[in-house]
Amino acid sequence: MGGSEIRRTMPLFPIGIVMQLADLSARQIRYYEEHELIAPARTEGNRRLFSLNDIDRLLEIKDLLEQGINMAGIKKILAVSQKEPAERDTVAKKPELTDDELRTLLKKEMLSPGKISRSSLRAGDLSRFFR
Amino acid sequence: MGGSEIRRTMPLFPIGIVMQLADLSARQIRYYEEHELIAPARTEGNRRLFSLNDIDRLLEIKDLLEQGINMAGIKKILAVSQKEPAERDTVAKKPELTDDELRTLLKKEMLSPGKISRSSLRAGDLSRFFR
DNA sequence: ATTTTGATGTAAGAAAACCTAACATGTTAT
DNA sequence: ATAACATGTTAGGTTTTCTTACATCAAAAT
Repeated sequence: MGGSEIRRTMPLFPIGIVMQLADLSARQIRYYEEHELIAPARTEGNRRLFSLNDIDRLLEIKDLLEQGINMAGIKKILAVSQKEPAERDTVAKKPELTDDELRTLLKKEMLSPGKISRSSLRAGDLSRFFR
Repeated sequence: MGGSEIRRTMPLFPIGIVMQLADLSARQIRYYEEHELIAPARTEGNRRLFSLNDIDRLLEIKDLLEQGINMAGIKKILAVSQKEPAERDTVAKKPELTDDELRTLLKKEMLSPGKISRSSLRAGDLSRFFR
């Protein structure tokens, strides 16, 4: 656990800025939250505050969506990519999609034109904006 | 001119976040702007938006203030630290403080207890928050 | 060929966050 | 004692964001 990681999770950006950075509408961002793909922090006054990680995540969501994957599928995929490498193999629990369903999804992705297995995460890493 | 510099100047943070990051009150931040020590961007609706550079600058201001330097002095000092190394020597124009005044200021700084010449810029570099 | 579903747009009303301007307060310097 | 400086506080107004609800449009299912 590399201490300095805390910073990428620091809630910093209001939705207006995130809209610009990720090129998404407020509606889209809130919809993804509604479907539990992201869970931005909130101010005392209930305004959303996004971290750098949140924004990276939104870019991944955007990417996966463009590949024709739906909320459920994206949720599943992000859930895996979220785990620490250690857990990643061990924890294969609580699938909200049956294996059958996931297989169908992935098959669909395979058949989609263009980019194949380049959904290898870090789709649009926000770190390009800094330093 | 290293191209990627653009990003540190990107207006991203509303004043509420900056208050936390720099540990300054809104009043203080606006006061420094009033005295032209910073010039944050504005949204279409006139809300201030600060860049990483702006926040670094605020931390420098805070540091200099704690050393007993006033607005005019800080403005002068930051003006110098702002220049690119190339210009820095060439451009010694339009001092809004006389040389006498500046000398007095710097003498005062020298005599202040504690930290001496550690005002060597990059006082509280914000980059520590990222990566 | 309809009907459903999934993702997004849009509108309305309320509340939070921010804005400027003005006056108040506590130091430090003259 | 007065003046200058940095900051606090209050007031009234505007922008941004919030939730909720309904509308739209394409793709999938029937």
